[in-house]
Amino acid sequence: MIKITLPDGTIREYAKGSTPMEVAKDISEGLARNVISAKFNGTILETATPLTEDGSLTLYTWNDPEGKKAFWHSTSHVVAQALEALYPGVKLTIGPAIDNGFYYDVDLGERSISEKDFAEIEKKALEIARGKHDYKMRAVSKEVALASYKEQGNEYKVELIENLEDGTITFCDHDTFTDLCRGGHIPNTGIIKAIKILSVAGAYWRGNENNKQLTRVYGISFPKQKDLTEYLELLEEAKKRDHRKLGKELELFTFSQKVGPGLPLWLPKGAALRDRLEQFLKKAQKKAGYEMVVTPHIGQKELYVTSGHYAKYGEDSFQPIRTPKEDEEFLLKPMNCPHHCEIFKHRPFSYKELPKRYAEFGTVYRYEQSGELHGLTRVRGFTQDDAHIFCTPDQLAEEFRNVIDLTLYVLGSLGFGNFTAQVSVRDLEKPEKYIGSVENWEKAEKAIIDAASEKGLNYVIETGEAAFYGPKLDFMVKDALGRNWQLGTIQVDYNLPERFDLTYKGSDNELHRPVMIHRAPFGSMERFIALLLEHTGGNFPLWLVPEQAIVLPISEKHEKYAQKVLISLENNEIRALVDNRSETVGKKIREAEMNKIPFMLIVGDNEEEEQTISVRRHGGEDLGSVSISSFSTLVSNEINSTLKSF
RNA sequence: GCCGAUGUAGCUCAGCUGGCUAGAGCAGCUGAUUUGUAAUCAGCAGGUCGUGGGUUCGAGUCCCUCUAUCGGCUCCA
Repeated sequence: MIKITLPDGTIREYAKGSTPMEVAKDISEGLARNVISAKFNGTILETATPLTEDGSLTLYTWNDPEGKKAFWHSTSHVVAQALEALYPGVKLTIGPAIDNGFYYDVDLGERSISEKDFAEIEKKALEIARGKHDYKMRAVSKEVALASYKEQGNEYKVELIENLEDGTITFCDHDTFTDLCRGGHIPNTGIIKAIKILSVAGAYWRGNENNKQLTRVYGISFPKQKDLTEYLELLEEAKKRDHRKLGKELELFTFSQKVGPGLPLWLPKGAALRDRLEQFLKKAQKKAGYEMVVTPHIGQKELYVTSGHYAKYGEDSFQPIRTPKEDEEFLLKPMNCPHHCEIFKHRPFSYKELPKRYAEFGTVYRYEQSGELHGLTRVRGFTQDDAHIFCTPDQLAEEFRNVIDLTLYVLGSLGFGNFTAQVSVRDLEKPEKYIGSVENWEKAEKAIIDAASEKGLNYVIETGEAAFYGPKLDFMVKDALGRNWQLGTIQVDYNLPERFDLTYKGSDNELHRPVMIHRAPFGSMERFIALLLEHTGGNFPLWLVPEQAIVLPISEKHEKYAQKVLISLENNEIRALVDNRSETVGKKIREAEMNKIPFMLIVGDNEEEEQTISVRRHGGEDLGSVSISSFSTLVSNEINSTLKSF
């Protein structure tokens, strides 16, 4: 007998060799019908795998993320089988589950597939799934595994197997299909009722651009056809929140082919919104002891040679601008730090004067590869809400914590509750990627992790994601389609102070090296506004929205009163406008709704007589007739409830 | 940069297998209407069909180049 511990802590005894499915049946028939995957002592396994020792068992259904993973990964096998059937000679590589579905990377040789082929692949895969084939794991010796794939001429699987240890290699069989696989499948293919191929893309073998580019087939699958329909509807809904669409509709920003790709043009409403965000942060930064500075958009090449950026990125940047007579070289600034370092150098500082916190909304230019550009989230010219803190090593931890507080304040004020924090550290195996001493890196990494822990951030550590000059703490937010984007960032830098030979006079009358912190709570104005658009669906917080209210006179004869209302609103610092076109109220309301204006103020005979306004909220709620002063109280109360001071 | 897709009026789209002056709705302009909580009516104007080349008697439609955009990959100071 073996002892099985269930998630609720109960321990049950089963015969040695019992399977998770048998345990499920023992618990309840209903669970047994729905269980599709299991985890035993930390390892994901199939529901038919015999358990041979004591341990803790978790059973997963479709409703668990682990269950979905098993479901999607299992589907990738079926799709791979379909691809083999449709495209003989195709070489399979890897086919994992992802957050929303799965993909399979294949080498199609000379062939390519496109959207036109999706229906055929889906049909074939579903046909296979309907065969209700069991997924069966089988241990294989390294020798046999290698021989099998060498015979097929699949160099990718051979490479994968060569990196595996003998004795740990398993194949998974279903129907006539076999794949190298470490496990984690659903019981049989029959559970897969709906399969959708979503897209194809090029993807380099093992993620290295020097390797061959494979074809990545993305797909998703569901246990019910209805789930697929719902998922596709969800995708349609997400498209409505796309910041590129909303930005155009709300007239916030645009792009021009003449100006150039990745160079956003801010329209009046967008520019005003940006300015409100900047003022909001400036106010908080002032309280936090920052000082604003202004630096030019270009700098001599020498500046970047000193900073080390030229050696690292010179070739992949916008190329130097040359002066016509002297042939001097200037670069568009790709970041503000070197300029701020020079500001710190403008005179000697005593330790008593530190930290110095220089802030600037600095516009920078980076040559992003053409295929990388994406709306406002990845652009070639953008404005960072940048600041550089120069402090003593003793002050670092506290400064870092203060910056975390400021960042949390910013994210909280704008309703970003669902961020994830990511600590990016070195890849110890690739020291050549980084500049700076090992001791400094260790100190900086520790400072970040300690501060993140102290602030109670729920963070993950990503190895190899650090900037070349130092480790960082990033705040990541998901867009409408669930893609992660980095917004706020805090980075420790021991390197630039060294390169710029920055010093301060310590209490011992000796010169010391300050530590530098780069930080940007928004990240960049462009990306932040993009994510804010996708999160709010264009319904910005009242303090930020371009127009807070629109006055809608019922007919021409109410225009005068409407103007009077507008002036009162403006006197109460409410951003409003009047729609005095010769249109029906219905139409004016419709357009105000589409423009996502929070309040519609209808004025007609009744209102004029009683000196009130009829307030309709965006979305349709009728707040009735109120005086302008009580409306303005309503507005300011709402603003004060969402916008706390730092 | 790489793989795949797309590009028709300011916006959203139609234009079948190549064939008469390229269509619609919204937005715009003009006029009528004076409106009570998501579209009043009529008229007018607006397009070198992303760019350049090719095939053809004939190209928005087929082929190629470039370009921009979209979905990924690599990258992201």
